[in-house]
Amino acid sequence: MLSHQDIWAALDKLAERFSMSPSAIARQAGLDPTTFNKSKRSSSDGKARWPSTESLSKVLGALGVSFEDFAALTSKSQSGRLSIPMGANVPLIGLAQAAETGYFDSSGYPVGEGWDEVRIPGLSDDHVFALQVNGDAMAPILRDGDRVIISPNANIGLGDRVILKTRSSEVMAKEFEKMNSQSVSLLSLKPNTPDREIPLKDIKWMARIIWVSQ
Amino acid sequence: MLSHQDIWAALDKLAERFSMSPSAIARQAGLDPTTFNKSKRSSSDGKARWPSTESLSKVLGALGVSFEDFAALTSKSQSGRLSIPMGANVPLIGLAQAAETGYFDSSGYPVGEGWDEVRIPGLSDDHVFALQVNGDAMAPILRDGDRVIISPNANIGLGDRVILKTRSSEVMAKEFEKMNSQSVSLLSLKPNTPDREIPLKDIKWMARIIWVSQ
DNA sequence: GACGGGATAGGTATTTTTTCCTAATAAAGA
DNA sequence: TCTTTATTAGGAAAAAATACCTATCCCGTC
Repeated sequence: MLSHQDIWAALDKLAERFSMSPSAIARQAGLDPTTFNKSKRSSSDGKARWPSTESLSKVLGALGVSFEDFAALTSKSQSGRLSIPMGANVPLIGLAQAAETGYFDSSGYPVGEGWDEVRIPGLSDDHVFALQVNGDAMAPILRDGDRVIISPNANIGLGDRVILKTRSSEVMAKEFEKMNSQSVSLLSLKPNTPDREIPLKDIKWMARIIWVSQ
Repeated sequence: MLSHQDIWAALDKLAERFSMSPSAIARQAGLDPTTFNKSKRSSSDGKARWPSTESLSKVLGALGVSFEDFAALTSKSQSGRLSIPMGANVPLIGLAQAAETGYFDSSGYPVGEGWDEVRIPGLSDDHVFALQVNGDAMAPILRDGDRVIISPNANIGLGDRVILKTRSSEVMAKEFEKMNSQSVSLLSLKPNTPDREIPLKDIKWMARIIWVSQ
């Protein structure tokens, strides 16, 4: 989450880029030269001060810098993981309905009534991660280069496709069949490959695949 | 120069993108639901109100939208098109690497260096829509209940899976092989099903499948 | 060395934004 | 149809940011 420190740091970077001081950019923007004083970035009781959007706009206007460029200056390095959004709404309809008239315009875009809105599920899990498939061992379901989105906290039920890692450091994609207190039964994603029953003690972790890229 | 109207408009676009009202995003951000009321965007004497950077930060944090994405929403050059990537940053690693030690903690969550960050591709297309699969005619690739995300504006190349609708109102999922000025060659997703060559004039629209739920 | 201007810390007054509250209307659910 | 919840307009109070002011220090110029 964007912090006031990010914004102050970006203002300082901006000033540095123009070889100016914080008081100089404030002055150039028509603000009081003390506006961005380091001493005024928090109150005496430690409460953070956030520069107003109006002040920022004046500075950016005076320096000829776009809001987008300024936002880029607030960017931290990508070393940490970013929080996961809930995702935008996407229109949804059944495949059978898609064959009927009235659901697509001439460009193939959705039109008309009858479309539900669906949220892309599962991305509310902060621990979602992606794996990229190497090779075609699991084609046609998972092909070389496909990206697989995994939600460690999603419930797993019959028929769900899962990724698991064993204690012997094998990572595999399977279809979950059932589990008891001792072991888990997994169907292969590849035709003509034997199903497996793996003892729970041999499994380091198992998580559900929620999306596969195409 | 960035105006308060630009910022308010961007907030409204954001709310619309999430199918939420201004009061709903304020509430979700932990702000008072009346904070972004249209009636409060200027004072009774017409003086503009600028939302504070602190309020913006709270909204963006709650919705998982970056400051950069938000700044892009304020950009006038994008007027009319919401082509902003609203996707999530997700940690990504290769499946083969996933077998090595050091990439997952004991709960199966990603840890350590070596993880890339990837944006879920394709959701920047405004016209993205989803279809829900009925039946198992295309299993194991597309199973009953699977949701397929389609990006009408994505480029289509060899091996891409596509959805197309014909003039005779058939909707089908296929694998794109090639296309010439007359027709398109499509491989079946189902083993032992004949491939098809369809004249372009018989195709109403064809679009690429970018994600399949599991 | 003296002087002027800029940069910064810090205090107070003023202005601005958010919060809290009320009321009316619209939308959703039973 | 009725009830509940959400959304929005609008007013007053509280909180927060800027403007104004003072003082000190530093740097550059004469």
